Amino acid sequence: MNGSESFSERCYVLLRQIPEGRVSSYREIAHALGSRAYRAVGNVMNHNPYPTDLYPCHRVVKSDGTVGGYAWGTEVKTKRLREEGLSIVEGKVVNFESFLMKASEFDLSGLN
DNA sequence: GCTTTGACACTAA
DNA sequence: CTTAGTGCCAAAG
Repeated sequence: MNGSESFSERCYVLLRQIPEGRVSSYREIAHALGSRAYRAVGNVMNHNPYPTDLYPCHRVVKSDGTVGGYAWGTEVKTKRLREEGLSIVEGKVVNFESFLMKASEFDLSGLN
């Protein structure tokens, strides 16, 4: 059945597509799903039951490039992003726009 | 099925 | 720059 996945399942499909060293935002993910449920995306990330290596919720930041929240603390999120090569100054991703994975870049075919 | 809860977004001041 | 207010919507209770 097409489009039968829950909103959260769709989020996870897109989440997996964010490559190491890049980020996306709650806004872009919601937009890719044709929704304005930015906050709901955050809720999904917060309850993410999967390993962070397979479902890298630390790569999802706010639409203005600031790091945003994280279930294990903002510092941990910042640290992990730095380990992937990103620069973060004053809680904000440096050169954010060039690393941002936009809504149009996601592959929706996996949703079926 | 209504109410509350957010790891958010946007605008105005 | 910061704060306050409004809007947003899926999930859980």
